[in-house]
Amino acid sequence: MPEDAAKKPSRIQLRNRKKIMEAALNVFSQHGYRGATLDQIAEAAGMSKPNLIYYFDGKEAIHVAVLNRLMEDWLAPLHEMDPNGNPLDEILTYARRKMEMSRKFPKESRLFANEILQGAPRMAPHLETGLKPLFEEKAALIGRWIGQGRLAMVNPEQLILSIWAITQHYADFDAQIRVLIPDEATGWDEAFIHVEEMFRKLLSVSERSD
Amino acid sequence: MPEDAAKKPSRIQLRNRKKIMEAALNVFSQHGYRGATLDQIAEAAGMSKPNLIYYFDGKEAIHVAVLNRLMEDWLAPLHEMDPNGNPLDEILTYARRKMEMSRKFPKESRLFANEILQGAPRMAPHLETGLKPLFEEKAALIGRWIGQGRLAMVNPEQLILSIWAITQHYADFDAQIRVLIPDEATGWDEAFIHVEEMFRKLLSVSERSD
DNA sequence: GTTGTTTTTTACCATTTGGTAAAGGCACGA
DNA sequence: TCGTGCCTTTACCAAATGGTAAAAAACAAC
Repeated sequence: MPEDAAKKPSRIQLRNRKKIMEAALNVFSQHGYRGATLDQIAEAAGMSKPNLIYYFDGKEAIHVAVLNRLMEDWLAPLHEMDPNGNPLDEILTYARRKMEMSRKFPKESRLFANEILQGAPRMAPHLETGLKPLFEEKAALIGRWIGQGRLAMVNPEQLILSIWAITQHYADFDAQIRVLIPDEATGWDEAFIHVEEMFRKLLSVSERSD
Repeated sequence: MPEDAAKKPSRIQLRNRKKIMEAALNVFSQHGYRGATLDQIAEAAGMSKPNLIYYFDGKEAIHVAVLNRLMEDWLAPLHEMDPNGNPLDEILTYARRKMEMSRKFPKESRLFANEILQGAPRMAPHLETGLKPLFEEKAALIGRWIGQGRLAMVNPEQLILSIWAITQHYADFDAQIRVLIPDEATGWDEAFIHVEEMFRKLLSVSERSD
């Protein structure tokens, strides 16, 4: 059984685990956890249902595995926010990176959103240990920048939530946006511009008050 | 059969239909469409499963009924945006109303989000006929205000999307926010302040450029 | 009260679904 | 060529789930 993970996994194990997780990402993100079936995942992965169970302990184990891998990529842009950089640039770059993730990895965003919507039943620990410390660290950093007068006065925690809200909205509510703004290409362009201008205006230190 | 809706429904029909829809809102918003079961809804409504089917054509009919009633309340604040009011006030009031809805009706928000996340399979027509015309009307109105120099230059469509994104985020990602900002009371207060200041700053016409 | 209609319950059913058992297949070293 | 251990498939199963049939109960009109 490859479940142990104590020994090094063979090439075929790595390949099939990856195939399963890719298939699971597609199916889970489209139908949600309970809406997805093992048969769907098996078909998408090009293998039989019992074969999934051979590589993972069950449906929930697959879901958790996909979510955990997801979170790493998901937090990377926030990690990259550099205390030694220019505050405004750092935050705008972060927002831009999150927008890029929404455009390039909408399935990942929707899978995550789905899990949170349902109360994060399978991810609460990961939020506590992975997300929360990083969130607090970066909120403190932004707070320091504000204290130094290098950013406008904003609640740092609320600022981060705003960036998440807006950037993820473009992926998560894609179905709605496509109805309202049918032209996909210009929609994304305008979204990038809007988000950048919005946070630039919010964070720029007013020149008048010197 | 009360399904006809041609004749006037009896008092008992109205009462039970409402009980079912309330129960369904709770269950659907927590588990999603496929995650919810008729048995759960029946228990929450205090009646038997076949009794649900007596009042509604089936699971999907219940879901559609709940979503449709939802959309009316959901669009009301946007309807109230007054062409004759003060532009900044109108938009900030709208944003505040949406925040209030997120705080008071998070289940409604999550049910809606869940449906959109999954591609709006049961609501695409309602989006086209109900939401889209209103969206375009109000975007045009904001565009006129900007043309008159009464608001800062912003893409009106992107502005509306931003308001939706941020306000709904507080309801939809509640599980995440409660991990990051445990104190619920002050969290909401700060959220209200942040959202108001954010859009005020974005939309205020700069005094310097006169 | 009797009768006809609306509402509710009891007992089912067919399908779907997550999961298992156990028998093959297959690669690869001896 | 023959094991030996990893991988895959076939054939199932028990529980859950959306839905139905039909009888019983409640109710309303007379």
